[in-house]
Amino acid sequence: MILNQLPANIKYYRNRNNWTQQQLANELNISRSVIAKWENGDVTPDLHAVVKLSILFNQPIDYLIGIGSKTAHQLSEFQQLYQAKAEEPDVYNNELAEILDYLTKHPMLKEQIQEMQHIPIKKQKAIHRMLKSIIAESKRL
Amino acid sequence: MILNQLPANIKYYRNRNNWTQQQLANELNISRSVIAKWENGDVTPDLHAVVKLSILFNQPIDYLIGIGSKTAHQLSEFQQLYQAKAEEPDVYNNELAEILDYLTKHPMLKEQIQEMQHIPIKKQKAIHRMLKSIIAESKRL
DNA sequence: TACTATAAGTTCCATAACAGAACAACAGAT
DNA sequence: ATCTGTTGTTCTGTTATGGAACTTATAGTA
Repeated sequence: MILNQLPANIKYYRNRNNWTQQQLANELNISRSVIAKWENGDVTPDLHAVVKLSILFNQPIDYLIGIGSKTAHQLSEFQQLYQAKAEEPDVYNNELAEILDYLTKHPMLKEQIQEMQHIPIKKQKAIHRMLKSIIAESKRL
Repeated sequence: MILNQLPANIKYYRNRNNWTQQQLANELNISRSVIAKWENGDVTPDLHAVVKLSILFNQPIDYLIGIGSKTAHQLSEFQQLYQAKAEEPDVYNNELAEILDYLTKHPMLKEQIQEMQHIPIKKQKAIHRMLKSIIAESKRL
């Protein structure tokens, strides 16, 4: 649902601080296994935990759970480092900013897309189609 | 503990909109009695509920639960913006710029990645793995 | 005062998250 | 290959939340 990004974000910010699950668990005074479950989307952390995470990571809660105006701040970042696209309409940049954020938090996917760029275009397109089918099927289940 | 202001805030914003507990409950698709408990501090709303409240009341979650002043919020945004720029090596930014360029030139793939962000994390990861296998196999052929 | 309707508080049960521990899977280093 | 540190998973018992129904409080009316 709406909290799809939270698991990846927790993991992302934890690694960003070079913390193990155990270290983060100690900071929060909770069990490590719970953190593993958060990061895998098995359970949703309660509000107390989210507030503590927000403080530990120094991130507004809205960013942490991936709903807020995150795109706004990253838009600025994006514009500054990728000037070429700065003139495009806002919707366009917001979309890309979101994707940029998503890829940053899912390095493996990012790597695959990089890989993808170095294979024959025919195969690239075949993979695009496969991905589309997989996602469509996945959403249907 | 830290969430002392939340009960009063919920009540405040509800009255601000001239809603009864029942009306708010309808908006959230939950039971009215739960709202009574929230407002009396008997129970802490879970994250899903808080997100919905934040949207309904049009208030950032950090404000709604009564932590983080405006200045703190803005400061964090500022820090995040410049910190990211300052610390990330150039290669990193170039990688992302390349990827964004690639996605710009392959709109369908871009759409799929957007789709991907709105399905459960478990499925997301499964798709990432599938993609990796597909690409690995594709390069081998 | 009593009556009524609406709103809000409370109780009980089912469900979901947590703590803790134990075990498996995995990656890196030696 | 082995060892170690990290993470993922499963299990049981405990705690907290959500939903339904019941009770109380308040406002308006006669």
